[in-house]
Amino acid sequence: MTEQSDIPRKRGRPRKPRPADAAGTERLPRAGLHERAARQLRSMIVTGKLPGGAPIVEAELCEVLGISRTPLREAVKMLAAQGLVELRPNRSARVAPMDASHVTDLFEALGNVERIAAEYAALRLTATELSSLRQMQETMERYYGEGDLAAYFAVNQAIHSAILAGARNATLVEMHRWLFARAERARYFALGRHARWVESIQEHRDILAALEAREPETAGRLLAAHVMHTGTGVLALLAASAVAGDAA
Amino acid sequence: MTEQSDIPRKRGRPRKPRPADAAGTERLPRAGLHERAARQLRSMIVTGKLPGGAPIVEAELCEVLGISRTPLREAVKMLAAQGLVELRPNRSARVAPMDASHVTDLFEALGNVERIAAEYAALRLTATELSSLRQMQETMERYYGEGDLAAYFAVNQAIHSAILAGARNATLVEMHRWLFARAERARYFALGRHARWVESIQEHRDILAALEAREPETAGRLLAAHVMHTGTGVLALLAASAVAGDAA
DNA sequence: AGTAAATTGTATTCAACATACAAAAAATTG
DNA sequence: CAATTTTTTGTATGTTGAATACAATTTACT
Repeated sequence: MTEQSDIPRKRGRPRKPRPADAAGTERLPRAGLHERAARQLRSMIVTGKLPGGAPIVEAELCEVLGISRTPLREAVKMLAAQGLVELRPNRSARVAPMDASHVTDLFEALGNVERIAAEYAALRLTATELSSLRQMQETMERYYGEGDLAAYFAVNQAIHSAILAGARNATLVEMHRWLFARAERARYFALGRHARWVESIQEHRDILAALEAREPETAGRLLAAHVMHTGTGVLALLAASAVAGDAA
Repeated sequence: MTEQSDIPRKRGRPRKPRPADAAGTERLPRAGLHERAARQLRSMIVTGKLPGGAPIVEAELCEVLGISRTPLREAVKMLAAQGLVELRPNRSARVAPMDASHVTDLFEALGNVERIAAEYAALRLTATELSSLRQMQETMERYYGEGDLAAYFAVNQAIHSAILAGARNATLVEMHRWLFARAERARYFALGRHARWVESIQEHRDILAALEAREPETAGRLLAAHVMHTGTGVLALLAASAVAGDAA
């Protein structure tokens, strides 16, 4: 029995004399090295700087990131648990390859996760959140009209996140993030190329309408279809560029 | 100032010249230590040996598992990425606590993932797999009749896995494993206590029937409900035992 | 093949940080 | 004003964070 005192007394040294907090440039000095390494690595993978199938040589990346092998290793293990890299015993870990079947599976799963979310969101979104969504939709359409790709994408992503949040299920959100990290990498391919925006905008309109009408099934079905459309687009592009770089 | 070469210190690993596969049940000598450590840790967490909220003191666990801190640390990072433990900067990592809202979310998500799987499985399962499922069902019912708890559970789990596999989507399977690890822990509570087996058996029968009839919606709906029933059972038990051990 | 180089796996060491305990200074009260 | 309580400060200790050294394995080279 480890009985502890019921009364939380103020103990120990109250506060450090505040080491001036290193004002300015440092935002997150409280983040561990492995955390930062993981972020940077993920970014490298998503942007294709580390292409699918590329070996992760520890010494090399240590040089690049300016850290030692220990935190890098931990970061790699985390990314492996997230499915972004593959570890093989006694061999270099590799960036998880993006073959066709993988992409198919991924977007099928992602689409259905968003379907679930939309179904719950249609029932659980507040009126305030709905109007916020509508505003996002308008913003997105404006950016579309202006041809601002980056802004369009950002708002698009925000809308999807808002729907997920509206489902009121933290686990679902986690799951979505988990899949999204991988999908983002695939989507990075299709960044400027597929001009499917017109349809995409219309799909978003329909989804929003279904949410506002509180029709779970419709909203879910439409959102799933929307995501899978994106998937097939990426897939086509992947097949087109599969002629060149390929590592079995 | 890392220079200190007067005295030749013992570095490297003079301690365990031959671990000789230390603890008895060794299955995969080809697996790295971090891999095994992760497995053992997960097992400890699932079985409640490391209860929710318990601090993970590295030195302690190193002693227990007979390894050094480096692989243990890697294992902890992996489990953290899987959501089984929480890391806090410069503090002991903790086993992820199991509060009510967490359990609710978890089983809601898990139920819906299985719903998706069942929908696809109803369309994609082969006749062979279906008959295999039916055989499992009969086996499970037999174990139920004999009161063999462990065997019943094992077959039950196998059925769920078979349905997932029948969906023909590797990502979905991964996602399921991801959630299942956590659900298993929650389920471990309810192991001998809730005698909901009768209903559970019947639910399984209905699900199987829907799969055989190739009715995706029905199969999905039933399976989701089945999983969520389990969830509410666990939830009730959790609430009942929340009176005792609680750490804010 | 066989041997050497490179790379991963693991253990240990050192440093940074946080907490707990103890002591001293300040404030309050008889 | 002395005694006690409260607040602050100092120090010790344990734990995590990160880097390096050594061992084992794989890959490259001839």
